[in-house]
Amino acid sequence: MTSATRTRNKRGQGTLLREELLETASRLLVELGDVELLTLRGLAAEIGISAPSIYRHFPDKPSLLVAVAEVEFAEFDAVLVAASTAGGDDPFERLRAAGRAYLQFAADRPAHYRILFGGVGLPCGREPSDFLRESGRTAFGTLVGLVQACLDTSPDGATVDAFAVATEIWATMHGLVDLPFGNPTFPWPDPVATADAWLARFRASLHPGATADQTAG
Amino acid sequence: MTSATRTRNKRGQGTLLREELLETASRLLVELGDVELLTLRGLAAEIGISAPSIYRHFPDKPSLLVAVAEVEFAEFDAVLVAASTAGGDDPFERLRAAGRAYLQFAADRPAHYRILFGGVGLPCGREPSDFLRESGRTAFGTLVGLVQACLDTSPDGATVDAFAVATEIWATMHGLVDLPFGNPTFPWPDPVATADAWLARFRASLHPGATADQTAG
DNA sequence: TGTACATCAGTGAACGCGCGTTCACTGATGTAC
DNA sequence: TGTACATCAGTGAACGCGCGTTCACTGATGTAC
Repeated sequence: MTSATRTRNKRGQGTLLREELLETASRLLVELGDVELLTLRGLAAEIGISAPSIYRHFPDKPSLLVAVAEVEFAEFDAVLVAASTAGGDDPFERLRAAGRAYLQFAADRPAHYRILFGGVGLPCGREPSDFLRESGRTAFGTLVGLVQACLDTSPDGATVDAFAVATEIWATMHGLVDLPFGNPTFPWPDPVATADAWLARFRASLHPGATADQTAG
Repeated sequence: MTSATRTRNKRGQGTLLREELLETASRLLVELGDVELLTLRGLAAEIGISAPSIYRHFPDKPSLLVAVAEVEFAEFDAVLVAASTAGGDDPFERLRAAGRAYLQFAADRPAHYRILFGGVGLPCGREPSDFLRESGRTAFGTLVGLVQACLDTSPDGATVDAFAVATEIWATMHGLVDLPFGNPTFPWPDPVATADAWLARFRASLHPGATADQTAG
């Protein structure tokens, strides 16, 4: 957070500062752990410029956060895809791997997580940008696809709506991530164990006969 | 929010204003819908006193919010108990009723909900008061009890930890409530339907033979 | 029965703060002629 | 090849705001003697 010295960019290279702003803001969010702690003055000092310089590249603070969120959303989706792919061939294992990646992302970058899913710091706390909305849909679409693959392993799956199940998963994951924020003194169990318990029940609902590999309890 | 006229309390009746502050703050939170919108100035104007008068009864703003939260937590637990009791004799129906009450409470009083479970506005965003912590445990204990009753309906239930299941329920409920806040443009399904889908799977996991009254999908 | 006094509920004015943001500006760099 | 000019990246100082909070105070009310 101490001010660095910095040489001005050449003419035509003005957008370099924009990149630097986005990267530094993203890094500071990780370090600070909370969106509220990121100030334009602090961001400027970290880079070694004056605060008003930011306004050459972003009209206001929420716009900058939206830009950060766009990048982060894309990365979030990439993390999910990578994890599920690394999860192997079994759809349930892939879904489990994606769930763990979700929890890991939130644990590693709480401030980012809260911008993406908590709407913190975004304009008016209401409408995100079109791109941002689209990015969110992409990541959620990834989740729906993983769920659908699970449903396809069973004839019973045809009667279940993958969208509805994905929503339920999202809600559960989000609750596991967000509740400890506001209730730090509660004796939280490992969220991975809770996620596994959910998954075991989901699997059993599609394959009643199979010996339950219950991780629950 | 317009200032009312108010006659000063008699000597020895000083705590009357304290009561009035708590009640008015609670009401304003419902009307405003967001903790951020409640200011000490606004609260004082609503009652018809000056802002500094608040400091005769609370050392600072977070303390006032904690006091509000204590009252609300007790009421939250009461709502849960009342709903589950009204749910009848079947443990699953009681749990379902409590779940609906949870969602209803959050929908009716979003600002209160976010203070209780989101930790919004509370001191340092970290440690709540002992009483507050205890109140939360009481409500959660109610939930654990409801879950345990469900587990007791099946021999399989003995191998499942009610605390873990209650945590999972809490997380899911919280996610259903909190996610739409930050993602208002997402086509959210009815949270009650999602809760029912979860419950159906939970029930099926304990009573595999019974004809699944699946509300899922 | 009066009177000085302590106590109590509540006030008016102002402080201070941290922040996002605005404004008029500077100095280097490329370009037209 | 020089020179006037437009453009561009970035700045220093200050505004304004809304808020929580502090301070010295006022005026009514009960109490001791």
